[in-house]
Amino acid sequence: MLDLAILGLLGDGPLHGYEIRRRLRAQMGLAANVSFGSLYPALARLEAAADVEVVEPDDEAAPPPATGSLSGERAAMRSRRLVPGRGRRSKKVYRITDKGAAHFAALLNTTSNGDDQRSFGLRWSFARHLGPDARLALLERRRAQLVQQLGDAEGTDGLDDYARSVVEHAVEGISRDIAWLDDLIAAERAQDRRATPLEEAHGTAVPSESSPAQPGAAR
Amino acid sequence: MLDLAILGLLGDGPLHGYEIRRRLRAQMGLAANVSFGSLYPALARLEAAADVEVVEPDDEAAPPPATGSLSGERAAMRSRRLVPGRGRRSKKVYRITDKGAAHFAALLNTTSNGDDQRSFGLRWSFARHLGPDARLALLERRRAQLVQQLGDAEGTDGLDDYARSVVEHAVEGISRDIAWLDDLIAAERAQDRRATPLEEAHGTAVPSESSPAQPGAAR
DNA sequence: ATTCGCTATATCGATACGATATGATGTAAT
DNA sequence: ATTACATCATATCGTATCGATATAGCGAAT
Repeated sequence: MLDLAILGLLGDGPLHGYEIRRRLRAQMGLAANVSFGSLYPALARLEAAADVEVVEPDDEAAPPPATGSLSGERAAMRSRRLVPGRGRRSKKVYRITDKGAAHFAALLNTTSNGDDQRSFGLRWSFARHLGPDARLALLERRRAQLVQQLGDAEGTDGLDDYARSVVEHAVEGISRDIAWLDDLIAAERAQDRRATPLEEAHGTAVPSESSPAQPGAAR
Repeated sequence: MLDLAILGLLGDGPLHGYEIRRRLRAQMGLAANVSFGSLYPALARLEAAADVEVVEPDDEAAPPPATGSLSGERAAMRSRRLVPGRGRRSKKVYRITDKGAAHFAALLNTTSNGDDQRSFGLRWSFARHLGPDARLALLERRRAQLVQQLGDAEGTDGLDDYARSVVEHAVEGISRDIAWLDDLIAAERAQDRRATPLEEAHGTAVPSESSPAQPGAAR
């Protein structure tokens, strides 16, 4: 789950850990209140798996040196970083690798997720990386989940006023989420129809991104 | 967090694990989607800490036998439970102890919590165990958290339509939660005033919800 | 000067999750 | 009647995440 978030953000350019967290808090606001205690281990994990790599200050814009034995010097630099009295810079900037990008695509497309609210919010905010069909499937899946949650929250019998207020508020929230999803679904359908005018659709009809038009409905 | 939920539910009478989970799912609906992988270890934890105890089928309504050497037989029964071919009953019913009740009160009253949505929902659904002042404090604390979250979710600049829709939906949700809290706060204040008629307060000082002052800040 | 607050990385122990195994029990189909 | 299946129920394993805490560089205020 965190891996997905990190790889997704890194897809728009190299970042360091602190900044990744800042964006997660600001962008997914509620959805992701990730702590350092999970973020840094996750970055280490991803680095070990070669999904991301640390970018050296000189590289910055240059693509990976294509290869070759990375000299001992380089390795030392990577681990040493920030010798107390010298050396400057304490940031550790990460860049996504090709392997990481593939991993991201895989994670994003997996149906059957550990899927609360957060997971959906995360996936949807990366929806531009999905095809129209996958987007719709994601929305429908989430909708089904919410509908089921509504079903599970049976009667509020036997609850005192306090507990009942919690349940009722929750139910309202879920209903609201469903309405929101319905808007998104309608918007997606409308867009698909526009992009694929039935019989016409000659040839190169929409690879993927292009103009998301309006998921607007949201409001 | 789970301890709080378990002890709170057990406060209304003995339950077994599966039933605890069922109630958490139904009652706190969204708030608590606890898994068995956390529930059973939590129960074991609480039992080890003597916050809960396993109730034997004959006890049911009887208070703990007051003491004395619990014979080896009893201990054996407790651990053996459900010998394949004999013995009946596979449920393990837990009852809260005095120590557990004290622990619950302590947990419920701790300010400075691991406090997402869930934690607040849980606490509020047990609000009847709190004094009026503690209830108000809980509401105000939660409100402040949400206001701050709104602040953190800065501009939606640089985000594509999908990501933006997530942020906007989240912001609306938070605003809605704040308004809800304002209603609860107003209701609590009204109730306090009614219970403590101050100097004058000639009778019906208009309780009711509505008119939550101004949630202002939002948006 | 030094204290304060912010950026930044890192680790530790406790907790929670998701998958999975196992068995009992009730209930419907063959 | 036996089989098959869904549901109730407890339990454990590995991994992910959390919250607290430590460390340190750095710029601004006191």
